Order: sequence, then structure tokens, then C-alpha cells
Amino acid sequence: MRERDEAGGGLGRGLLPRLLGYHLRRAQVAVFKHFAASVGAEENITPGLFGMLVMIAENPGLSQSRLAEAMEVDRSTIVTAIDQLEARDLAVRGRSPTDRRSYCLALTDNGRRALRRMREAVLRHEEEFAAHLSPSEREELIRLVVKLYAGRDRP
Amino acid sequence: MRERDEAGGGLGRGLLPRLLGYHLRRAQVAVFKHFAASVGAEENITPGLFGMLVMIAENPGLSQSRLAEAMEVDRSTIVTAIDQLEARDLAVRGRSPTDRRSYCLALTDNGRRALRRMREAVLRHEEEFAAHLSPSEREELIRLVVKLYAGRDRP
DNA sequence: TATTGTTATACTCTATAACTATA
DNA sequence: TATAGTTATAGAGTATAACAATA
Repeated sequence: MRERDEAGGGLGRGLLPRLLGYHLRRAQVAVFKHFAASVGAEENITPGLFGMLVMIAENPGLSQSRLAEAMEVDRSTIVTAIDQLEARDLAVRGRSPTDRRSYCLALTDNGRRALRRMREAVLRHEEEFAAHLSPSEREELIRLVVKLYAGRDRP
Repeated sequence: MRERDEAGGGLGRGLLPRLLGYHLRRAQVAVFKHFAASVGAEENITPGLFGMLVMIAENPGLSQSRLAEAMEVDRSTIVTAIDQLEARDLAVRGRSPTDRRSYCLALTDNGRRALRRMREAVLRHEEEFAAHLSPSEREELIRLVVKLYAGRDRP
């Protein structure tokens, strides 16, 4: 971060600064870059894969289709993601006892240990990235963003 | 929008809801989808190309390299974008009188007319998408997002 | 009939590196 | 030497459509 607004570069931006999408996009790019440089560099993980690990850890026996819904992506997109997590011994496709079409996703022991480390790295990243905001500003920002995209008051 | 949080789907999300990046990502995806369904459907334009049109309109004689810096992308990424705008008769690569290496980007007459229409569509899209937020909440949200990614107080 | 996971495929966005023509 | 624009290429990330196995 350089100036008041490094992407402005002294140039006029017209109505762009009045658009939520413009700022949300820039903030999202910035936070993903920070994630890549901190968490990603330490633990070799992306925000998307980290999110999947958390969802699997929090929802034992989750199927790929349910995970796809939760991540708001197509089922086919999940396949290669789980392939990667399995190849790295972070998660496994367990067979469902009741439905032979679907898998019960689970973390491996190694995956659980890795996730514990990742969580700490992610929280450090969050502290660093949000350092300019007070705790109440952070809360308020999350409240407003959630209200914006979910159309409701609270996460 | 369905529930308090449609991507939750009743599933546990662990620490994800405490992460700014998680919400910024979801909000950004949602606003781009809304843009595509409203402005994109009406005017056949993406947020990125719209942003470029605005920057060219606001900064007459802008070069591709300066535009790339403003958009925070590589110079090579700009090439095909300008190709598209030229192919659609929205912008032109004018020759610089002082530097024969660089172009002076400008809107065509058609581009200016199109941009006027697009601006209105974008503002309608903004009103719809941010309908759940009061004017002061919108202002506060922008203030906080900018403070987050620019590390300062004001856009 | 509908669902789960999979494959093949394609499209978009983006970056890197090497090139040319200028400066 | 350095910069502006270009090209070729590659890598994410994503979606669609069709398929086999199963419900």
C-alpha cells in the first residue's frame, strides 16, 4: 500500500469510487494476495482449499455435492479440488455406508494437524490484513458486507 | 437470496464467518453476478471492461500502460481488452503526437453514447444490489472497505 | 426418473517471458 | 538502457454436457 489509493495513480476514476462492486473487487484481490503471501507461502494452501478443509472438518461425512453447494460451485469443480487434498494426504474419500453413490469426506490425521497450523496462520494473516481497522470497525464491516449479500442483519 | 446465509446451507462453517476475506469473496461474487444479470444482459459489458471505459473517458489520452497500472493488471492483459473495445467501436487507439511507442486511448462517439447508457444501467444495478443498505450504511461500508485495503480513512 | 461422482472440454482472466520499435 | 505495446504460452478457476453407477 502506497498512497491514499494506489490504483488511482492520480487518474480520474469517475463514478467508480461510488460503486460497491469496485471496492469489493479491489479489497478481495488485496486480501487474496495477502493470503497467498502469508498463509499460502507458509502452508502452501489457497483460500478455496482452506475453506474446503474447514467445511470438511466441521461437517463430518460431508458429500462432494453438499460441499459444492456450500462453496457455491459446480459439483464437477469439487472433483479436482478433492483430488488435490487426497494427493496431499489432507483429506480422504470415505465410502458412505448408506449410499454407494456418494462419498463421506473426512480429514486425515495429517489433515487435522495441517488444518490446526493453517488456522493459526490464517488468524495471523487476518490480524495483519485488518490491522488498520479497530475491532468494532471489523465487526461493523462484516455486518454490513453480510447484510449486503445476504440481505439480512447478521451472519 | 434465500436464508440468513444460503452458502451455509445449515452446515457448520467454523472460523470462516470471522474472516473478512471469506465475506469479501462472497460479496464480490454476488455483486458480479448481479452486474452480469442486469448491466451485462442489457449492455453486453463486464465490470472490467466497464471500468476501462470509465477510465478512458475520465483520462483523455491515457496510454495502455497507465491504464494497466490503474486497473492493477499486467500490460499484456490490457491488449486483448482494448482489442475488444476497438472491435466493438467503443474505443480507439490513437497515436501519441509525442511518443510513437504509445497509444492515446479515447472513446469513439459510439463509445461515449454507450457509456452514458451503461452508467445509468450501472447505477440502477447499484441501487438494486445495495437496496438492503441505507445510504449511510452504504457510505460506511465503502469507508471501511477502503480503509481496509488502502490503509487510510477516505476514498 | 433423479442423484452422485466423473470426464472431456472450453472459456475467462491473468501472468511471465521474449520480442519489436521506439525513446 | 529503458519503456510501450505485442505475442505466445501457460496456469488457475470455473462452467456445461454427457456418462456410469446407484437410488
